[in-house]
Amino acid sequence: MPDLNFSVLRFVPREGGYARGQEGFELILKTAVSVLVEHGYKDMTLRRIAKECGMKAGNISYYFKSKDDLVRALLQAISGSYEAAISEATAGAGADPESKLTQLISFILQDGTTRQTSYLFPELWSLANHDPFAKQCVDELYLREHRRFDEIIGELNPALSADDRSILSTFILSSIEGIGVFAGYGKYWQDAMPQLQATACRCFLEFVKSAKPGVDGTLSASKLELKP
Amino acid sequence: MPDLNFSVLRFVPREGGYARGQEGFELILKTAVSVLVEHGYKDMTLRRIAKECGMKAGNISYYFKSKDDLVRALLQAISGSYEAAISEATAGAGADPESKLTQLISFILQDGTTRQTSYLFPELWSLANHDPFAKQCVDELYLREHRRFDEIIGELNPALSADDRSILSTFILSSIEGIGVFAGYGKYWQDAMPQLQATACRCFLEFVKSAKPGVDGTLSASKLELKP
DNA sequence: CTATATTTTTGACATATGTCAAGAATTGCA
DNA sequence: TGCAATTCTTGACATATGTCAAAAATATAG
Repeated sequence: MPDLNFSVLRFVPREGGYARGQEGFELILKTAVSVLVEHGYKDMTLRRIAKECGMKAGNISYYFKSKDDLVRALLQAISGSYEAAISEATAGAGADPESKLTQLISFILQDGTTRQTSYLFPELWSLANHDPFAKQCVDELYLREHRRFDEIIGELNPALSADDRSILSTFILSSIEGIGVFAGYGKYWQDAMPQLQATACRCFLEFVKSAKPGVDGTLSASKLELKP
Repeated sequence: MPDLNFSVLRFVPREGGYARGQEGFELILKTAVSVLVEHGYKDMTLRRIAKECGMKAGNISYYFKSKDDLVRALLQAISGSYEAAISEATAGAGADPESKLTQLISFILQDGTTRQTSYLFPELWSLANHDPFAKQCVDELYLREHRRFDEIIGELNPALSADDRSILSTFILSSIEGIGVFAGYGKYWQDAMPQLQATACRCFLEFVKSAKPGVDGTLSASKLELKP
């Protein structure tokens, strides 16, 4: 009984087969995400997924030749779904770059308040630390978000160099994602999310607008005295 | 062969027993952290820990009556070690609240560049999502850091209300932790950490100093138009 | 409807895991 | 040194896991 609240998973198309085959294929992946979210990767066993699918474990081996294969398809589907979500989130934004930035920040933070995202990403980060393919999927996912920030920051402050823009994008994106860890679904500071959202929008918008070209070099030079 | 680079784990004292018993006890916990970091919780099995300890699996059952027990002791030891680290990091700071803030931020970010911390925390976050005891340990760990930020921000901007201070502390702390996810050990933006560190110090220091009392209420009121 | 292609179950396999009891080995005190 | 308390190994157990082959069930084209 998977109940995913982010946009439907994006599946790599299945070659040949009956309609029922495609259903089973997608059901397995959707259920696998659900199990991953609800119980963590440690307890994401083939038998558990199969039981929640209403099928037997052996049938999963028919669709995926190994568990590793299933996990790969899973990661690709997740990455693809967030790609679609980010596109949608930034598509309807007006010409105003300020509202584009606040809209993107707000979208990511709102998404972080869902159980789905809040529980899923620590699993992805953990997987990425021990599996190169998972790392690649996560990196690509964040690179796409990074690119969106980069574009918007370029509009907001055209005087900045590409390097400065990139640092700012990384800074803002990672900060925003960190907020989800502390104020996401079920987290200790969950109730503060609305204020955090507003604070983040104000703080980062101001910072981007007031950033001066050469900031990057300046900061690099001053890094030595800042280290403990 | 555990090689932990944060301050030595803090163990709950062992009642009675020989010196060798204390050694074995600590060795198991240190090795368990090492396995957790290197292979993830999924592969942190008693036999693996035992092998790396140079002992047999059965012996772990002598020290810990169940794996759950071992994990609890582990989480407490980790939480305690970071408590000590944070105390040390902020102890030697001069009277200047500005350098206190940059020093604290820099310490946390520097710590995030270690394999230890960078690989450990996603495991802790994942555990916390599925185990109340783990959640409690992680919450306490971050509450202590939050308290340090709160104190420093109070010195930097005494006009702020307790609520405003708390929101700012949560905002900065979570942002900083997020940077570790993106630019920590082995991460995609690892090379940008020095610039991110400088950027974070500048951005947050300015933001705290320029924050006006009542910020909290203002932000709360404006949150509606910011939501997507 | 029939025949073929596809999906699913069944049942087993090798291996891995947490746990435990009994006995051997070690430690440290008298 | 002797002896009791402690530590450690051995070997087993029940259960769980990923995988697979063969048979059964289902779907679809002709």
